[in-house]
Amino acid sequence: MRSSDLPEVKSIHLFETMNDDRFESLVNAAYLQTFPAQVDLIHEGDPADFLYVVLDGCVELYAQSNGRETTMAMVPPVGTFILAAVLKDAVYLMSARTSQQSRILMIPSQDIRLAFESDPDFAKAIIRELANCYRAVIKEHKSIKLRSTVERLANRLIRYHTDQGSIGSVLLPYDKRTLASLLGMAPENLSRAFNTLKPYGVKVEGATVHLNDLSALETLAKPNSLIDDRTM
Amino acid sequence: MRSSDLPEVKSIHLFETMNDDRFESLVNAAYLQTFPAQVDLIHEGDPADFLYVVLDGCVELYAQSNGRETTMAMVPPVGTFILAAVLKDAVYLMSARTSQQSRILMIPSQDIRLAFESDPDFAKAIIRELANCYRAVIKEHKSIKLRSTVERLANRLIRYHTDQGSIGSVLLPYDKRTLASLLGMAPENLSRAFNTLKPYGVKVEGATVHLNDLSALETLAKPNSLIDDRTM
DNA sequence: CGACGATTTGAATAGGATCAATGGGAGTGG
DNA sequence: CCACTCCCATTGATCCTATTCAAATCGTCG
Repeated sequence: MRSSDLPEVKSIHLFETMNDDRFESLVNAAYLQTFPAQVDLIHEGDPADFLYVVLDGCVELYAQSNGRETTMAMVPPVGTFILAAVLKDAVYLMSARTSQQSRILMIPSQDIRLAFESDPDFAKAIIRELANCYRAVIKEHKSIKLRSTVERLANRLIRYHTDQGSIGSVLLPYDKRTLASLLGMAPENLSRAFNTLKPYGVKVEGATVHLNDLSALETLAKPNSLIDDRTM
Repeated sequence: MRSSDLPEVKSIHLFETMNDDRFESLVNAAYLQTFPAQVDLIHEGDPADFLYVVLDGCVELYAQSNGRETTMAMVPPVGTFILAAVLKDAVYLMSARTSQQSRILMIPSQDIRLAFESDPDFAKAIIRELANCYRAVIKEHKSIKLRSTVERLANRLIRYHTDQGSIGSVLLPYDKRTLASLLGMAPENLSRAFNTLKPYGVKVEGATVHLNDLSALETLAKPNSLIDDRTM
């Protein structure tokens, strides 16, 4: 990879506590590539050869079984994915594809395992990252087991609204079929869920969604920090 | 705690690589208690004061939102729970109650954090444990998003069957309402799901379930190692 | 303009949930 | 030991949510 990319990668939570020499050697063995949209990066069941870091663009994690497919998560910059499989030297449990043109750092998993064996600071950073990933999945799982589709959508809109600065409207970060799959529903039902939210001030205009009565929406959604907060 | 319990605790994956002195001091600060069934140990939203280890009995992890409740996982001996919250020094995302009389080790979370800061081997063990927990939740999440209720039950029966030595029948490890909640369905629907499986050789006799046509059941269930295998 | 994919809408269906009532054991107290 | 009670599990009936299949509409890009 180009040395001009080093500072950016180094700033990732996972690497910022690492000593510089070790970081250099880790990154020297890595590949930095730009992929077009809709490229399959990995497939579930394959052995975990690389840890992936999204530097630009966005990656969709998805899973398949018995002819069905569902979106498990979206990984924005700067995020890692498939860390657990790499650490365990196991097969991937999820597949990944770029959802837009994306710049991706690929670090051989052997190097990751060597680094965390010999660098306690890196091990701590990994623990932090893993704990965050774990809690994020727990929240998703709670959401799908405890909420209806309309409630899931309402809370997701409220989350995006906060993320985007609470300006009264929201720009959907992915296309609607992806959002539907992420929320665990069919695309048709996402449309209908939006319609159900109309009386609560939700107005859809393409990828922009206006939230004209946030308090009504919150009354319906009953947001719960133990499900919806990203930072805890 | 009694010193006679030390070897048992030491044998837990999380602690076996720890040096003896450090282990002693960690355990000296810990509490070992026996609780009756149906005792609430922790509640979601509370700060993570202890890491819990189940030595005997069984603990149910559950979550609530908006008046609904769901079972997130069952923790058999010897398993830990709420590790991620302890490491992050955050609030619990799940509640826990004993489902039977249980012997529980409670280790102050501050001591856990100190230990993993200063003991690289312990940090590695934590990484292993966390990665396992993460992958377990991912599998649960895949199961609920990709399978119908009947398929989830069928695969769960096959898993228990394997766990219990493939003897042609299965002893349900928890009562049916708990199993239903764990599988993400109402108790009534669990009964109906069992009925649906009758033509596939599934015969319910109280807590014992006979699997008289395993190949038919597997044809229906389409088990998937990336969802159902516990050890990878 | 035309074509393709994404989204929305419509209609019918199915899968699960809910409500209500009944059956069945396990434990308690007489 | 038996009756009683209570809780769990099952069954029935109905409702509701979400899926499925089909078709129409919208938007974008060539």
